[in-house]
Amino acid sequence: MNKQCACKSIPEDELKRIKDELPDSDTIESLGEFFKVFGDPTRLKLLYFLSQYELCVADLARLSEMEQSAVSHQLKILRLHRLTKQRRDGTMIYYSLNDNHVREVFDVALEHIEEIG
Amino acid sequence: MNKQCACKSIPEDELKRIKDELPDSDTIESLGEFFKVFGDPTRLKLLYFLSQYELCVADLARLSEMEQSAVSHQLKILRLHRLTKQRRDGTMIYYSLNDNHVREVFDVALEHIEEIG
DNA sequence: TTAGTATATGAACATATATTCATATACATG
DNA sequence: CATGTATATGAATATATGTTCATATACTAA
Repeated sequence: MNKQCACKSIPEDELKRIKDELPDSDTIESLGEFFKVFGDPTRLKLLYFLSQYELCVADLARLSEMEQSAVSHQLKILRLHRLTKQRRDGTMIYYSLNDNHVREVFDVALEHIEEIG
Repeated sequence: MNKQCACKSIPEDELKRIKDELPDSDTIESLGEFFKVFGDPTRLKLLYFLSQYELCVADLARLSEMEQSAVSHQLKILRLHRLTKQRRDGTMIYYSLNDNHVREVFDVALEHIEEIG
């Protein structure tokens, strides 16, 4: 009838020590936000294309086969997370990657996919 | 009044070529799934603890300050994505990481967080 | 200024997802 | 076998998130 589990495979004071090693909750939140950006296939496609070329919104829409509005919404997310940068040329806005980590993250994840299936 | 954008900053046939370079949609989906797992702070905590120690469910619950049920639900997700392995010892089940990529992914992401803020 | 084009954005809607609660399962022990 | 403990899971709920539609903004050119 005891609600508290009593397994205590690790002593209470060591649990406290392990807990203290955890990065602070802001860092954890930021990490989560970062990965969430990569957690959507449409954003992954955009990131992939941008990892290869500097592209305007309309071309990104054609490449990803998404509506312009949907692309803009997703680009906003990438922008806010500083994963992309952009420059204006007349009425068009060209996006490109702002972060070399994107490719690294891709590569590690791909290794996982390939090994595990 | 033209709905189709006409910017065509990249010619149509090259667009096709770029499109073909995109990893197939199964790979994209898998990548998205992989990152989605990392996109939740509670799972990140669990993964972090498991990156340091082999731990039973009850200890993970205490460390992460989550209910046992919530931990089990999240562990199921980690298991299904083959990020963790487990062994039974009596009534307890010990979880540990199944994948050295987890730490690598963490590290690259942390670099990004630290640089970009 | 007016019309046209490329991009951005707010609101609405549909879907996905994390947590909780209750309960089931698996193992240990008397 | 019956009881207790550790973990797993289904259903319900609340929240988050992606897309669409309509429209706004920013720029260009006549």
